[in-house]
Amino acid sequence: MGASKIIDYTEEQILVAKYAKALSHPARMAIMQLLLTKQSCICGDIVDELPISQSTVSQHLKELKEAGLIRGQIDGVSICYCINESEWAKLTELLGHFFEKRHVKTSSCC
Amino acid sequence: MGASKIIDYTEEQILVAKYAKALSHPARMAIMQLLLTKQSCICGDIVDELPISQSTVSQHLKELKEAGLIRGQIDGVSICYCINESEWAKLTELLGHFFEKRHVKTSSCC
DNA sequence: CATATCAATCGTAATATTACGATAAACCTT
DNA sequence: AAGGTTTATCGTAATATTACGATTGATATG
Repeated sequence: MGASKIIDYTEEQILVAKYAKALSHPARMAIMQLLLTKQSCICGDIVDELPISQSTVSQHLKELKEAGLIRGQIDGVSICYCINESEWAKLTELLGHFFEKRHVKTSSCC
Repeated sequence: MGASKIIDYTEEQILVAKYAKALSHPARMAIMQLLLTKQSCICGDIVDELPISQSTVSQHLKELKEAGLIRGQIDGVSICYCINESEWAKLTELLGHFFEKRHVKTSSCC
């Protein structure tokens, strides 16, 4: 009876996994880096800088948007994408919380 | 000619995406949290604490191992899993580098 | 209004992921 | 050697991901 069988995953595990999944493709990492470092976030510019087609970029943008990491805003004909600051803050906080647990040195067997 | 079309993704983007993919499932997040916080890392104990079958846990462990995040060591009949400290350090460093870019406030359009 | 541009969506194909039970392999115990 | 325990792998099915070209819809421009 010592072990506590997990009925289901925690909210934190599900949420971090969701964020990680959003970042789990080089194209989406590249998009995030563009948005994090450059001010230009017009969709067309992103397409120009990635080695994949426009439709595929659009699909990746959709995934990032559905994960809540970015937002899109209509600007005439173009769409301007940018980091969703509040969600990004949540992600960094969660990751920070996750990583700082490592400060407790625990591993012993290997 | 202003835009520089990316021939391929950077090493950093590929590597972070690989780590993110490894963490992109609640079961693998749960496993990592177990290894990060508990000392017991026997495979059987992990199986006992997750809501999925032994074979599925084994598959997830394999993915984490292939991503380099964990290591396994034979301990008699059992296998003892633990964090791969050097790889974990690399991951945290990469993520830190990635996140600290946000300190440069750039977004303007949305 | 006609046309061009930009981005999303559709349709589709190839591949990957996730899960399970069953089985196999490796190791201890008796 | 026989039997039990632990973990990996196989086989398989269901679903998801990734990519592309083609098309659509929306907005601007002539």
